[in-house]
Amino acid sequence: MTATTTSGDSKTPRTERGRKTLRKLLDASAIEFGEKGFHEASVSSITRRAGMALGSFYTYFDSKDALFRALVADMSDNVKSSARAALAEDMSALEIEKAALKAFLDFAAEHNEVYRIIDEAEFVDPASYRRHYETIAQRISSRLEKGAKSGEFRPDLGEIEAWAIMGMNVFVGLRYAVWGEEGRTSAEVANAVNTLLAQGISAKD
Amino acid sequence: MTATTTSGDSKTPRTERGRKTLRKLLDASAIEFGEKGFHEASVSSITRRAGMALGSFYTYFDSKDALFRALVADMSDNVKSSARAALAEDMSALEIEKAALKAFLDFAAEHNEVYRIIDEAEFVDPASYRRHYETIAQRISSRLEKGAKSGEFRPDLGEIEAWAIMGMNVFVGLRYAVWGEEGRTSAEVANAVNTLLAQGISAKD
DNA sequence: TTGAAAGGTGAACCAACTTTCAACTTTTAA
DNA sequence: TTAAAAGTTGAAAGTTGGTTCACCTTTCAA
Repeated sequence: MTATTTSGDSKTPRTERGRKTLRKLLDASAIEFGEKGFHEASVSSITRRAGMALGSFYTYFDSKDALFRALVADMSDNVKSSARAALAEDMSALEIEKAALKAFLDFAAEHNEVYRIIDEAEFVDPASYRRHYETIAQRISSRLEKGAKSGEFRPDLGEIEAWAIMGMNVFVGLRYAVWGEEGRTSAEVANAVNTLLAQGISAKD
Repeated sequence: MTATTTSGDSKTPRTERGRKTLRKLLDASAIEFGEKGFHEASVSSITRRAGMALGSFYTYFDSKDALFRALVADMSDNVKSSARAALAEDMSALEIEKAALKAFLDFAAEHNEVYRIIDEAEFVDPASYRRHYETIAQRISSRLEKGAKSGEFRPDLGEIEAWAIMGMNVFVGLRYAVWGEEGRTSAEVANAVNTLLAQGISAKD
């Protein structure tokens, strides 16, 4: 949505009119890439969606690749800040994990494109793909550390657990937020996952 | 590796010679698709790898897409049976989850291509992609149910938990088996995830 | 008011691939 | 032994879509 990054990839527009056009291009491409994937998407279809001529595209980006990279950076930022916005100071460590997941699920439901765009980065822009998940894992890691310090979490949690948690979140997001259709609110899903996180799956003894 | 499916997609060869060529084609394409991804991969490069003429390709497959679909089915089967093979009757429900994950990690480390091929199916062959994960989730679900019946697991586990577990497994696989480089054996990773599964992340009270 | 910079246009160029095809070789089975 | 079936070949047809370019329009500061 919002292009926060002052990316060197896009030839930054000098006027207001240019900034508007760039935004149109980013929004149109998010839809196009989300619907068709990188390779099936075409520059001409993107400019058509954005309501401008084909040639104008190259005023803003050096290539189709460059646009995609800019979009991945943008999306990646949005995912992260959507989770961040949902966290409050007075929450317990466990509540924070629940709120982060719920926010992520709501965001994913709202922006179906993110999944396909981030996923396709594995092929089009591997470095960004890796950076995206490594950043998120790091963020989870520090939350775990904080929870351990406060005595709420086990003290032996590390990178493995962070990746496991991220994996849970991503996959329930795929299943319930992106594919979704029927039943299961984001709150229900976040609750179930949070219980799994809190107690595991073993029966009470 | 092994083409178990008698797929209608590939024009099944009638002679031994034909079967050998088909195998060469599948193996070569697994490498090519794994290295380059579907769109960067080219039929001519695949046939070159397989040591045959370009035109021969169309004796075996109707299109590049058809080959990819056949390969996804093949890979999907292999992933599933690799986990299956590691399970024994006398294991506890929790041990089964650990063994399944370890087997998956070892398989992924051995066959780096699987991840990229399955992942790219999201774009090239969405139906297979979905089927792949839904099948695995179902399998995990029934293991959870069995564990609940035997009293080892909580009785309220369902689809959500199955998807969460699958997500953990896939993501630690990506991080440690596929990207891997340093440290962390598959056993260590499987142990950490299994503990998370057994007890959650909360500190003991 | 004006001219230079920024932005816009779309036909045409071009490189890369997939797919086809008609002729050729090998295998099979009777 | 032989002819039909199966498999092989690589040049060329056909398609698709990214990128370029020369020219036009709008904006803006002086």
